[in-house]
Amino acid sequence: MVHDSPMSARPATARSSPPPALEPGAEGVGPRLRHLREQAGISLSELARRANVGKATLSGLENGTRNPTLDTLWSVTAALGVPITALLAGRPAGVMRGTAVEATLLQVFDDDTVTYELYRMVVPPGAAQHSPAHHAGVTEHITVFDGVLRAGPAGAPLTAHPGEHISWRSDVPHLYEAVGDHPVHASLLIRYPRPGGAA
Amino acid sequence: MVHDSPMSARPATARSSPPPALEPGAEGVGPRLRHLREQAGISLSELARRANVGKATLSGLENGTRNPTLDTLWSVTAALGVPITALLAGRPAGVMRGTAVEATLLQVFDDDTVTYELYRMVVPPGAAQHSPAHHAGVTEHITVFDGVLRAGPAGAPLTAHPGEHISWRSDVPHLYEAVGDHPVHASLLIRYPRPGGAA
DNA sequence: AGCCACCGTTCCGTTTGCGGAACGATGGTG
DNA sequence: CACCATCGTTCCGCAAACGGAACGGTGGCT
Repeated sequence: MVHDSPMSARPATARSSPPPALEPGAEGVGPRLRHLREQAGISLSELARRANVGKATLSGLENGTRNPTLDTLWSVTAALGVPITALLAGRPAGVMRGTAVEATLLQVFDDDTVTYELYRMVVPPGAAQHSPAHHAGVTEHITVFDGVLRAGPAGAPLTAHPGEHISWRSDVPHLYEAVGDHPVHASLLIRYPRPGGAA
Repeated sequence: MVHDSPMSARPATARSSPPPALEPGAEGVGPRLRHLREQAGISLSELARRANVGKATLSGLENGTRNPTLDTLWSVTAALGVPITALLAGRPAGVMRGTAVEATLLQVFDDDTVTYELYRMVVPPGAAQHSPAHHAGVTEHITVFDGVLRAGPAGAPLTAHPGEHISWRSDVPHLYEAVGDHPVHASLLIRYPRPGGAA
């Protein structure tokens, strides 16, 4: 399931970006701003006046036709009395969904020899999710927050209760499944050794 | 979390902010970026390559001589694998700094019986950090990404190499320390059982 | 020593976000 | 109805953020 990280944390060689136009997380900024402004009950013109920015700027910003500067964002959010993060905290990009697993990418760690991807994972009760083998050397590490999880190699799954930690080599087919009728919340760490790396 | 109703109070007289030149929160962006980059252990040139931005842009950004575009911020933070708020949060409630540990809050999981906090942690070489006991029942779980970490109860610390996982009950004084001369990168999960909870 | 690779900064032409002004649309008022 | 204020969008010249190239400085290698 988790092969390509959706974030643009591509290592090095990602040369000319073809058509990204607008970054993934940026697309929600306009609607969020409009929502915040309407919630505050003021017009676009009024907000432009208070924030000392042009109406054109604000209009373009709400409609997503501009790529605002940090200064502009500060001015606008300050005039609205909200933290600047209210505009940007859409949702940590990188949500992945399978038949029985939803994983949100929290963090990528990348160095010469290995890449780690850290996810928050939710497994609803009822269904089991099977995942094909990853490349050789890839390992998965799970810490269960809540619920009871059975996961690991398809032939010999492991079981983890809240607070417990399990890990396995994921170069064989493996599965994830909630035990009982509670959804399972857990952190999932996938470790990808770099093919040529010494690790 | 992101909900704080922004100003239920009537906007009323929140008159124009005079001429703030540079907004208060903006001045820290450059240093924060530089710090994050150095923490990731990559050069300015390398980050510019990965993020597909010009070195001039990045240099000016770190030195505070530019007023970056939202697009630029997205590119840079994505290449670093950190949320964009890491650059903007004056005090995002999430960064802790001790004598030898810096931890960034990535995720909070909260239910009736237990709270989890998930951090990304960096321990520079050289110094050791001691931490007082937490409440009874609190446990800490660490997965090391890079470097060698010695951590755990002050009397019986554990050692973890890249890819390894350690955990301990933190209701006694404990410590964190990098072994060798490489900084340690790790994820830190702290589990707080709810006092009254059945967990 | 020379050479080379890479570092971070500075210069420069191009691109684009910026505020101000003008625009048509809408609603309230006499 | 005319009049007028305000709405959000569009047009436009200017300032500045952008990426690429050149720069001097530093460390590793032969």
